[in-house]
Amino acid sequence: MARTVDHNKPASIKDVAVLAQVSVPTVSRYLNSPERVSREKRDRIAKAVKLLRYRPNPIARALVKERTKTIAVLSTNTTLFGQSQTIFGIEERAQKAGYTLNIGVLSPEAGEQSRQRIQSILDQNPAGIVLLDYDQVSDDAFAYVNKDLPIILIAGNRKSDVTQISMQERDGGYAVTSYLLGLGHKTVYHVSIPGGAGGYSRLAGWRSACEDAGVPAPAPIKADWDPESGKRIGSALGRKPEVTAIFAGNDEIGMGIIRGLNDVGRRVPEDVSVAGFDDHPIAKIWNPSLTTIHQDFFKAGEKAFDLLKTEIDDVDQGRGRTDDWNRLVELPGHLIERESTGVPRS
Amino acid sequence: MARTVDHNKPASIKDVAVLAQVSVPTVSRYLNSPERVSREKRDRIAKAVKLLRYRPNPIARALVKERTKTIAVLSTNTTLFGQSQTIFGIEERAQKAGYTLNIGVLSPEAGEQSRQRIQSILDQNPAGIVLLDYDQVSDDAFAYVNKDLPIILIAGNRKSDVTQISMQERDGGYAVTSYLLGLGHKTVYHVSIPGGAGGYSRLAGWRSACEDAGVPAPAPIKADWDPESGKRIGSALGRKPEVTAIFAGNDEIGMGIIRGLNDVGRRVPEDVSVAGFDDHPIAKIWNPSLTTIHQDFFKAGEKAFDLLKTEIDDVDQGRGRTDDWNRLVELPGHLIERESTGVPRS
DNA sequence: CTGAAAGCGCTTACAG
DNA sequence: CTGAAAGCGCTTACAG
Repeated sequence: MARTVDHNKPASIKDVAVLAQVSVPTVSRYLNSPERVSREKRDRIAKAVKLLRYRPNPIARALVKERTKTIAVLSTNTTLFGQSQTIFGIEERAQKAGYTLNIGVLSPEAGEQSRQRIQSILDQNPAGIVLLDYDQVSDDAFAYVNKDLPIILIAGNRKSDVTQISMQERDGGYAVTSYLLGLGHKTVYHVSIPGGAGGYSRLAGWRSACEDAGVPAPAPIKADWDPESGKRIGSALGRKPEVTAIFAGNDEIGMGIIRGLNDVGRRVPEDVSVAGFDDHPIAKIWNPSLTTIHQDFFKAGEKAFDLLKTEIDDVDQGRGRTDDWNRLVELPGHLIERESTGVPRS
Repeated sequence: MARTVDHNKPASIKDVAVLAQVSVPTVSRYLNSPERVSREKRDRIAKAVKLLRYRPNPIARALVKERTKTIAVLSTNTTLFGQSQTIFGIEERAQKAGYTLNIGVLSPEAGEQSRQRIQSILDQNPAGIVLLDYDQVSDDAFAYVNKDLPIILIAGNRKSDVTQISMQERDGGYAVTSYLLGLGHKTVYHVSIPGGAGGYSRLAGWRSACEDAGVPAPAPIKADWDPESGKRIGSALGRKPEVTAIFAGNDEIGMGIIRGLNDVGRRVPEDVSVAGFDDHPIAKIWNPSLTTIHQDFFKAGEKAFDLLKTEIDDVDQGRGRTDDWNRLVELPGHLIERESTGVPRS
């Protein structure tokens, strides 16, 4: 008689062994390396597995293997464009490989708090870690992660002895600034996103492009993540007639800036050129559509999982940490010219 | 001599027992209900725990308790505004309560695929589930979740025997449509988001408001998640002079529509009023700023965790499933009037 | 190829 | 209040 199996206790490896008339270790072997089990028993076990709807308990397996099939993803504010896209990319690949994501949000609070958060996630024995090193908070967090575990960093300043995906943000900042300068602007103002002002940042690229072009780099202005802050800054900059080109640390800030400029009667791009960064889905429908550096965060996430997987395989196959664990993979962005930038009015 | 503890095998409950000169079960009692351990041994154990930097292995605990301290979060495209905000809210509360998030992304693929994905996540014995029931795919997924586990649904059509948070989207759709009609528009066009056209949807509210006002409801137009689709639709609608008011299924689509209208020479709100839904951070800096229904997704996430936690406590304290497990909690949005809507030109 | 035994790190009755 | 024993569901040597 058929029973509603779902509501009962799930079958264990022992149940399968009994039904298939083999020992528990044989079932275990069948599960992990079937070729080590005789054809005949293989069939019997297969039948039992099917009949009992047996699924191995990943927790029991994790207890003995000291490793789960989950990936710890450490990130600050997961609602931001770059973060959410990256996580989505990691998940996509992880899912296909049978891994699950364990998300830990890093808050800007004290270090000790952050350390404990990370610790509690690592206590769950993830197979590996992806750290979204998109700002200062996440960069600080690197100190707390277990360096023995497979780990991939995305972005951030270059660390040693760890595999890292660089999105070449510095180059992107350099490219967009040079582009603006090439259009004939006397200089480019920069409105920066919070956090990472390290040597590999968008800001660093902007500064470097100004230097290389021999133009003065005005003091950068700090925005926060809310586009509203861009709006305020845009209005303020709009009141200075000498401002003809602005490079915003990200598209949302850039859009806010344009709105702020409009509010004080400055047109974009006729009076002021504005460029953003990231290629947010709204950038291309903004009015005027926003010139920006396209960044492929989704791909960075996919790549991060793929790289992590090779390290996990190193561990699984007993190779341990290999020389490959400190690669630097580059995923450069590229300039997309749209309506928000143009030559300055002479 | 101090050793670099971090790189050694972490201390187990046995190590603590030996050092504190008590039995393993006593340490276990100390960990779970210290009041059951004598003052003296409590101190000895505390010292040993500290000295060895002991942290209980959550996996071993999960094996016997058949439950981990993780919450399974099931959602479609986690990069979308509502989804990412909600997840962020869940995480915030979960973190404080010592829970960790296990994210499972639901894809629009075949049901069997989805079932397996959910199964593999449930196999990891989460303490509970939060299902973001924001569209058809997630609504279908409900069939596959284990009904014995604590679970909270956010949004979606009302199910029976499950606690659900309603964001009252139908009411929101009704409110914004009525508002537009109240401004004097002859009717309101609706551009809908993908998925959920159920009885509790934004679309249902729009239709109902039109009916109640006795105005004809033009056939709704389907957009997809990319704001670019809104732009195309906006241009198309802009070519019809009879269109004076549009209600977009979300803000991104609304922004796309405005851009599309502008492209064919229609001004907003002078020629056409456009309203969105959600109150996306960019809505308020869009030019013109977008009238919308504010939805508090973050709060919905927080609330979801809190409700889930009470169910988890029911289970932990042996009460099992109680009558409270089928509550309906309402989290209504509200209209925010901004620049993108106005009275029609007479 | 296969099974009996031991063990992963905990918790839960059960005596005392 | 406390410890010896058993057990959660697996995997890993070890014999044969």
